[in-house]
Amino acid sequence: MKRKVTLKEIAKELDVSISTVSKSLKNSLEISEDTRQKVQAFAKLYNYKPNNIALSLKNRKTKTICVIIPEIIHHFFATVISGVEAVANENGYNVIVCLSDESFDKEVINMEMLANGSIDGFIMSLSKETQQKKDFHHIAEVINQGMPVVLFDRVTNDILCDKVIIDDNLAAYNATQFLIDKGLKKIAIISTVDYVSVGKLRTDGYRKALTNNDIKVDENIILKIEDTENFEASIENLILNNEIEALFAVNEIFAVTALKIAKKHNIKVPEDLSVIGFTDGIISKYATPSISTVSQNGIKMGGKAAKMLIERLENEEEAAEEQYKIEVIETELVERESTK
Amino acid sequence: MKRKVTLKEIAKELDVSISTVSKSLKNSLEISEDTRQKVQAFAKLYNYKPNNIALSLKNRKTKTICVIIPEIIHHFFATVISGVEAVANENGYNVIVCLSDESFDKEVINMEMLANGSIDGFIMSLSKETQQKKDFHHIAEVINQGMPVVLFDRVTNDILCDKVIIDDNLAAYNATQFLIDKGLKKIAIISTVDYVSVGKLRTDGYRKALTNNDIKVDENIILKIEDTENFEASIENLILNNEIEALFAVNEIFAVTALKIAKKHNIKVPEDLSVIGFTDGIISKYATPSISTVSQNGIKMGGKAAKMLIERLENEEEAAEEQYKIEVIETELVERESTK
DNA sequence: ATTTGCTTCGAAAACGTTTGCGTGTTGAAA
DNA sequence: TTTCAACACGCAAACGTTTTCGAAGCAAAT
Repeated sequence: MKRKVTLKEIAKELDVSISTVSKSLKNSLEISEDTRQKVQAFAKLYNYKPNNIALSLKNRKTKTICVIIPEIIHHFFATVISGVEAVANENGYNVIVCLSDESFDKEVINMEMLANGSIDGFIMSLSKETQQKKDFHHIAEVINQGMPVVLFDRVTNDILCDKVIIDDNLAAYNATQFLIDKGLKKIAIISTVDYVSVGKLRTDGYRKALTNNDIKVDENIILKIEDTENFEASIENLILNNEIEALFAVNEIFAVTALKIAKKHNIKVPEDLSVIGFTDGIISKYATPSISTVSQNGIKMGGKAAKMLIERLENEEEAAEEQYKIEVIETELVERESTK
Repeated sequence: MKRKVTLKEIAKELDVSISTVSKSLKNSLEISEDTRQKVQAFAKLYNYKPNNIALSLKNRKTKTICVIIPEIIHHFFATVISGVEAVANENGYNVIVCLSDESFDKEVINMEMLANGSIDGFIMSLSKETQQKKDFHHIAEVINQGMPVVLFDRVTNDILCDKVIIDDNLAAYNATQFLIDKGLKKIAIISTVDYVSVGKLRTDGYRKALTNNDIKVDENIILKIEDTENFEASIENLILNNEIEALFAVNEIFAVTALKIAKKHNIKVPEDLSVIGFTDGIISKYATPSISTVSQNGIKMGGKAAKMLIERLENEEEAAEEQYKIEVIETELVERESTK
């Protein structure tokens, strides 16, 4: 077991000073050809690699960014990480992943833990609890200390920083309009409680589409799901008691569950019921029938967020052109088998 | 924007030495009650938090572990990360995530990049390419430098280190036996090419179960899939031309694809064809019919891996009790609708 | 008055780098 | 022989901590 070799050890071994070694390895002209070669050969032999921590301390930057997401097992968030990672790596950055588990406290702890020099900046999507409490002091504080933050997907207007989102309202509007264009009128929505920002926005878009087409919004077929564990009965109830023609679900799980319930009651999709989901994940793709959905490009979203963060990090010196940007990633309607 | 305050600044402000400040904050008895209080109050006021990087440099440990996985968008790997993260956090560790994208080179680069002081240890699952090349020098090197590594799921015998796996062979054996017990004889398997370690192990288990039950192994209904993008035709061919009664797929995607093809040709599952999958992911759960599967508890696996790594890190001083352990996580057969 | 011992604090080294600047040596020009 | 550049290298500070050791100050004991 050969331990990592340091500049000091090389210096001692070669009987020169530490600075000579350092400069030699950097090909400084200050050092004679001779010494340079000798040092470089030795360094190569012992597989010298500079210690990253020491460099971080010296440079006051870690080349590491932290992504905080509510849950990694959600396909969408996994794709975002994937996108962040790709762009980060291209630029020589590492990615630390933290999971808030939808908990405000874990979000705060994670941020405080890492904000003390461990990382250069944050990319995050707010936890449900944080959105509910509307308490963003931990984020404000970090920003105030000069550390850049990029919010994505679940964002808030209460914090000024770069953001990357999709136009949830418009996407939902388009999805609903798509159903209307098929001649469907009685269109239900399965959404989440309002404090989840995207749930509210999507519901708003749905409402607007109906209104613009002179279809009366029926509050009875607007389902807002609170408990993400136990919602089958609500959906079953919605489908069975309202003679709906179409269904817009704000996520995959809701959509596929609706499919399952339809099948159980011999309601044919898409003949008797059209279903459209949100988030183009693995479920939508592999369900039978496969689910038409609003595709939210997580990879692109993560990539964009990483790009914005890194740009801000690298341009820090050039004084804050304190203009925060909001990037909107376009969505796409993927037509599959669950709609006619 | 108030920058982070350091010991030095506090010392200067209070006109004491840096060491006095440090000791005061650590409640050292060396320092008088008076000074301690004064320093602590000041530190609190300015929200002093020690710089992690400086601590890492001093302590020669970063309290960070790196997880290298082939793909994060695979549900199983996402659950592993989740498990690692939970245990790591409990023990005050952070988690850096690296994706190899199934590429040998990316695996090497990631490891070399982080092995230079950035992290304390690795948890990893081998990329396909690495398994194919059988080149593990990068891992051996890291271990040789005294950095602990824990391999999980896709492991190799060529590297001596802690490992956490499931008994792929046994799990496949049991799944096959389960089908046999239902009176099914013509059982096909959809597997991967042999260099993917788990694919081979699962196929072996399948073979053994058949043999032990005096069922002749029919090589025609052993499908080994190479191209993970384009395999539908192969599966379709397998199902249509062999009058099979049951199907064992070594992953979710293969299983759900089989389901889809069956449906397309009006083959009823489970009446005409029983299907059993591997990995209890989101697809198996939400497919129609839902898929019986061998559940591979990723959370537990990740948690266990993290525990082993951290134990090795914290017991480093107590001399290497160089016994590497192999932990086997039990699998479970989850019965759902795709089997009678 | 001197010694002892305790309390309270500061200097400095250490972790591993990078880099500006000072300095000693050499050879050539004056 | 003296002077001066150019060259080659080392010193030391800096990044922000922790910790060992030494020392100053002072009161009590001899």
